[in-house]
This record gives sequence, structure tokens and C-alpha cells, in this order.
Amino acid sequence: MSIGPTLPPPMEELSELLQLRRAKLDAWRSEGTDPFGSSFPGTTSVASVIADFAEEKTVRVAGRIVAFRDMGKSIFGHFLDQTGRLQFYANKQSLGGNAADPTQPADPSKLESFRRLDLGDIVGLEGTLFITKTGEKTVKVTKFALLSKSLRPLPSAWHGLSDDETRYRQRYLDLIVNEEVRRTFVLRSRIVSEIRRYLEGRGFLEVETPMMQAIAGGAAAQPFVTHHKALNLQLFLRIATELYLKRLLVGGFEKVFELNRNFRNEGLSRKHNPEFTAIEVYQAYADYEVMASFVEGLIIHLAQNVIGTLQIPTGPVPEDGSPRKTLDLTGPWPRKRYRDAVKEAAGADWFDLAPEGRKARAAELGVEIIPGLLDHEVTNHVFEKLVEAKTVNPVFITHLPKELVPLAKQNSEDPSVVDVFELLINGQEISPGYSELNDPLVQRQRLEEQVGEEVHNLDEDFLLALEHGMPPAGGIGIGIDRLVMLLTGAESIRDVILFPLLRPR
RNA sequence: GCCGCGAUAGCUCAAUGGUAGAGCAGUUGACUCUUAAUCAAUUGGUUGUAGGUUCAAGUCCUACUCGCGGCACCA
Repeated sequence: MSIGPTLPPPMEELSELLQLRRAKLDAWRSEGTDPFGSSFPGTTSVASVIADFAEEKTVRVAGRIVAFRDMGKSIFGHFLDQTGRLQFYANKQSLGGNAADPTQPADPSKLESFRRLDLGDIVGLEGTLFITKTGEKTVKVTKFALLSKSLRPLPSAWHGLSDDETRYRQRYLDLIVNEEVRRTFVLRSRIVSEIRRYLEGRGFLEVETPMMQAIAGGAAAQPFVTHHKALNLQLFLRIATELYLKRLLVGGFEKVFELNRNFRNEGLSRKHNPEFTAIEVYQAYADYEVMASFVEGLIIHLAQNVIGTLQIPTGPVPEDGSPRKTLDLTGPWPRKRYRDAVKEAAGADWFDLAPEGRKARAAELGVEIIPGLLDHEVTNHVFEKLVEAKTVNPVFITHLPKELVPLAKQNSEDPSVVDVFELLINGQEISPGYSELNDPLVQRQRLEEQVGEEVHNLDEDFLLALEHGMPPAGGIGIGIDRLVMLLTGAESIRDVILFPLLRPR
């Protein structure tokens, strides 16, 4: 524990608001209370207080004060714990009275101390449960303990906190004040844990492979660079888990997955954070069709069991208060060949046109074509803008041209396409899946084409593994952040990552 | 990296180039079933930073910082 550079400024520089809060520290201490108190054992969560509610029952609860309504001789308020909000009530008799002998006069100083509490303070409360005239479950406080004094004001409870920069930099405030944010991150946690349960229940083994790699392979993204001192070694943060998981297939693990962070040195956007969570799943003796069914089953399972519905709200919240659009995850999800999807969007004659004709058609359709694009790249731009971006309900795009996916098996009937799928939902690629290439000689050739001149980037160790024999296998990847966005209806990846990357202030 | 938009009290937001304001929070007082408590009074500002134009700048101009959206990057 270091002293830290951010010592609090001297009192005279603090705003009045902060000075008053600090002054209360002395008030608490002068009556013998440590304002950053000790443990408060034996508490019950708000959720279980509400679930097992019985009038007159004595409970111990703890949380942060988020509302405080002082009415003179009695005080109402709400506190918040991890599971929810509960109303509390205190008056002179409840706090200062003698329960064993109600005829004895109450001690008013207890209520005066209680009145000194601020919004944001963390308290432990002991009291009896009752229901108010208006029907709200409430704890009547008989004893309280200040567990942590808050020296700064809470954002407005009514308006919430809406400044995105503050929400991300001080996420704790966002979590205290914005209930839907709390809900989103609870859901994220449940989604991740349900994915693990689902896979483990089907015999998959979770593994952990290196995040620091001498060669960052498995995708074509810029890696982050770091350095190991003792070995004087340049290392890269991984951009994918693929090549290590395939080594495990060689090693005889037939059903494996890894669910953890990847790092890509790319720009930030509504859909991109430089560190993001992904799962990759590999199953020996399966193919991309098996994996497509697997992904469909998994996502439907998550929607039903974590979210509770297959009808997911999506898109911007309308200003006029009308409900958001919804997308429908009900299966079975259609399969569509890449060529057919492009033809539907760009004309049945698309593939009959000359390359120049395709460029002209793309322009007519409003797809911007940068000069110098290869012919298949023109088609893929059209695909991305007119098919992918406009997809709402799930669709598996199959039979992609082999130029787009160099690491998958070629189709046995049509060698110009590969045995893969791309799962599109709500304008995003949620999951790719392959029949994995296990021919070490073809794999070497494809990787050599990919790395070009930079032969030192060729993962020889991976190719060596393949030469020992990797079983035919199906593999998938799912971007967890994007999956959580999809299932929670979030519009930005920053709303499903607790601490998204920001420039330091 | 490029283009556009934004930044005003602790929070949410106002303010024709002409006296920086409101609601909530805070403070003081009243009130023993309130719940956006209510009522009365009241404190709080280097208008993101640095320059410039102007008699006068929150407002116009330039640069910068940070954020948001889009583009580029991203099999």
C-alpha cells in the first residue's frame, strides 16, 4: 500500500459541500463513533428480507443510503445493497427507547445522531419489519452503525447520472445511481456463468492458454507489444486463442473451450474495445454444421434461461416513448449461402456482371467503393453494407468465398467456397464457425500467403503440431461483449464493459 | 488518423454578443406513515484549457484537452 500522490487538498480549498461532510467526521468521533467502522456481521440481503418478509421480525441489514426524508420527529429513507432497495424508518422511540420497558422515556440523542447521516453513507441497521400505510415493506430501526462515511455527494437520485464520461470513469457512481446499469452487469455475469455451465454439461473442458505469445497468431489484427525482462524477449498480447486450442486437439483433448480476454491494437468504436472477451470452442470429429447447431442452441438457451425471453428489445429508444423494436431469436435459424444473400441484395445477375459492372452497381446501391479494391472485396463490401448491416433476426451465412476465410476447409463440391458459417444478428457478426483446416501442408501454404514477407511471424511450432495429426474438428468463436450487447439490448460495447478504455484525464 | 457534434453549480439542464439562472442535492427552520415528502428561507460558478475579436464573450474566431457519433483500421 503506497501513500499515493493524491493526498486530499487542504480544508480551505474544499468546496463548502465537501467541508461540511468532513466536519461531520469530527462530530461522529466526538461521540465515540469511528466513521469508517468495523465489520457488521449477521446481515440479511434486501432481496431475502423482501422474499421472507414477516412483520415484527428482527433483521440486520447493511447498505448505502440513497434517500433520506427527515420529518422532524421521524425519518424515512432508503438504502441500497447489492440485491435492491429497502425503506427504513426511525423515530425517537424506535431508536432511543427501551424495548424491555416501553414506559421509560426515550433517549432523543440517538435520533439526533441518526439525523447526521448523509446520502451516500454506508450504514448497518438493526430493526423490526413492518408495512407502512401505503403498503411498503420497511425496517423500523432500533440500532444503527455508521460503517463508512461518504465524503462526497451522490449524483442526483432522480435524474441519475447521464454524462457518459463520468459514467465510465467513475463506474461506481453509475452503478450506485443507475439501476439498469447494475442489471446489465448482473446479466453479463450470469450469461458468462451460464455459458460455462452449458459447455461443461456437454463434456467440454475449459482451458487456459498463453495470453503473452512470441507470435500473435490466429487472426489478422495488430497486436499489443510487451517485453519480458529476464528472457529479454519481445512478447505480444494474444489476438486469438485459436492456434493453442488446436494444439490441444492434437494432444487428444476432444472438446475444449477458452473464455477470456483477447487484445487487438485497433481503433475504438461502439462495437470495439481493445481488450474484449471471447470464447472459442473446438470439438473433434465435428464440422461447421454441427457447430452452427451448437451456437444456435447455446444462444437460445441463454436468452431463455438468463433473459427469460426470445424477444429482445433492440435499436435506439424512441423519443416519443413508444416501445423499442424487438428481434426474435426463435429457432430454427435460417441458413443462407453467401452468393444467394448477395444476389438478393444486389440483383440476381450480380455474379454475371463484369468486375467494372459490379463496381457501378455497388455505387448505384449506395455502397462506397474505394479505388483499388479487388473484385471479391467489392462483393464483400456489398455484403457487409446491404446484408450484414441490415440483418435483424439471426441468419447463418454459409459457403463464403475462400479468399475471405483462409483458415477453413474448402468445400468438397465447390472448392471456391469454404465450409464455414457466419452468424449474423442485429447487424453484427456474432459468431464465425469453421470446419477447421487440419491438412498441415495446406495450412502452411495458407499461413505463408498470409504472413507474406514476414516469415518470422510464421508459427512453426503450430505447424509442427499439425504435422503430428489434428483430428477433423469444428470450431467457433463468440464475441462475449457483443453477445451481451445483443441479449441486454445495449447500444454500445462500453455499456457492457465495466471499465472500457478511455484516454487518461 | 480524418470529419462532425458536445463540455455551464455536486447531479440534470436553461441563458438574441449586454446583470450567469432553475430543479434536485446541500445548509437553517417547521413537521411522528414519508417515498421525486411538503412548506419557508438560504449557500453554491475561473461557463473544459489557453489565446484572440469586441465598448462588452457562456455565446463569435483559433488552437488544445476530454467525451460522443461516423469514417478509416479491424479475415
